[in-house]
Amino acid sequence: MEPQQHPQQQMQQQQQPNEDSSSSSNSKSNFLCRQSSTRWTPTTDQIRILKDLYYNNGIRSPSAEQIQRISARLRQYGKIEGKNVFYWFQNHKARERQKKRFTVDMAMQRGTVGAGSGGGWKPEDSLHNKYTSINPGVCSPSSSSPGVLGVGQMGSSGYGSFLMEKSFGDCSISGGGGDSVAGSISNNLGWSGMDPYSSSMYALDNKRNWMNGAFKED
Amino acid sequence: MEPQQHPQQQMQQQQQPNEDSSSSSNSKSNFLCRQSSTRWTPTTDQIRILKDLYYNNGIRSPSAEQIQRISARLRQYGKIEGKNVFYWFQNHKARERQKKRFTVDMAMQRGTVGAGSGGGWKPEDSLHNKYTSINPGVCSPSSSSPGVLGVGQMGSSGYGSFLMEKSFGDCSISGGGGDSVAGSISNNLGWSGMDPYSSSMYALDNKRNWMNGAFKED
DNA sequence: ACGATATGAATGAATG
DNA sequence: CATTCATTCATATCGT
Repeated sequence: MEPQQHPQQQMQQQQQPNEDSSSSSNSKSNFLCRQSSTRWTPTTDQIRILKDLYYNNGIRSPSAEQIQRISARLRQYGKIEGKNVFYWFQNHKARERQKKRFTVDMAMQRGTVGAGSGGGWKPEDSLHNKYTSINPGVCSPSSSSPGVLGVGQMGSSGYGSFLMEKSFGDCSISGGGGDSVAGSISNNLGWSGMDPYSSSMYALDNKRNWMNGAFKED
Repeated sequence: MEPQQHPQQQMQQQQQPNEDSSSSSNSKSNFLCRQSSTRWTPTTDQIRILKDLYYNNGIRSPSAEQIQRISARLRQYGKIEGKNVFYWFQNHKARERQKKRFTVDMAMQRGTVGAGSGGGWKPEDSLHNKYTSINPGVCSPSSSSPGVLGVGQMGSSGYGSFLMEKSFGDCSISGGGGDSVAGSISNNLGWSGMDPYSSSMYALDNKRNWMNGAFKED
């Protein structure tokens, strides 16, 4: 998710590069081994790629085929199923919107509250940050790399959003001064010839079983 | 180690002039930004209001609009953002339910699991209680709050002491979106005999089966 | 100071 | 697509 505006990097150990189900870590005080977290824990690489697809490729609601490809590619970095990819995009998109929904306005309010305390969530998108000072506490220090980059072309709803949200700890794309180019992972899923507006072709919706046997872990 | 028991809420949340920029009691504010608490620390007034809304108004999952209003109102008592309100309700509700469930779990758990080391139960079993009777029971309308509430009209306010989930004010869920396939594709699609599960019966209604029968959770 | 608990924040999964 | 539930992480706070 993105709901966070604090200039702080909480290095969550959310990445677990073990494509195996033998996840050892987990909680700290677990006497009983909680095998299988049941829940997919994306690895850093997977997240990176997903974000890349989301932002750089504008993919928001991948179709079944895309999901298949994506999950296939992501599987190299860890265990993953189609539904994970599906949910990821759904959630990412939803939260982005939701956040926006809560926030709404609150810009140009300096004066009422006095300190002009940003009363919103993360006005990253904002219409036009006319007054950047609306958010005095938003300094993002840290780190690294913006990793932002322009969005290519989206075919979906024609969003124009580019809120990059955090990219602190989990090293988003981009190397920021080192080697590695941000474009490494970019589109590579195989749709080498068709990235365009293919996204809008989904027709599923009510039926989610479109990937019944198609996916599943082998 | 998971959160548990302690059916009591500590009201000793001392006020914290967030908007202040000088004396930040936070020793870890290594960032130049003032007020880098990383985490929202609700003031007593805010808590009071939130609880009032939660218990007296039966608000459990405020909609986006409500969240906006609430946060706007709470902002008077200290810095707060929409997401804070959102999370607060989510957490409050979740913990309440969680606690209750644990109690029940414990009650029926007379099997001496042995995990009670140090009074630590393990939510390992976790029954899959689909729906729990949302029985607040703990309603403590000690709302002596002065100008509390009045965040707006939540619409229905027939609460009393009953459960009342989802009390939306005016959520207008409109379908029709940008993408949406032009339609037509639906139904049959021509790939005849392709999905055995689809359809037909409603009676048994198959859940989304990503795992293809791997799971079973009616 | 440390350990336990309380609680804010984040996110995968699921349902409507 | 929106909303919600469950889990888990991270940290503030309190108790001893």
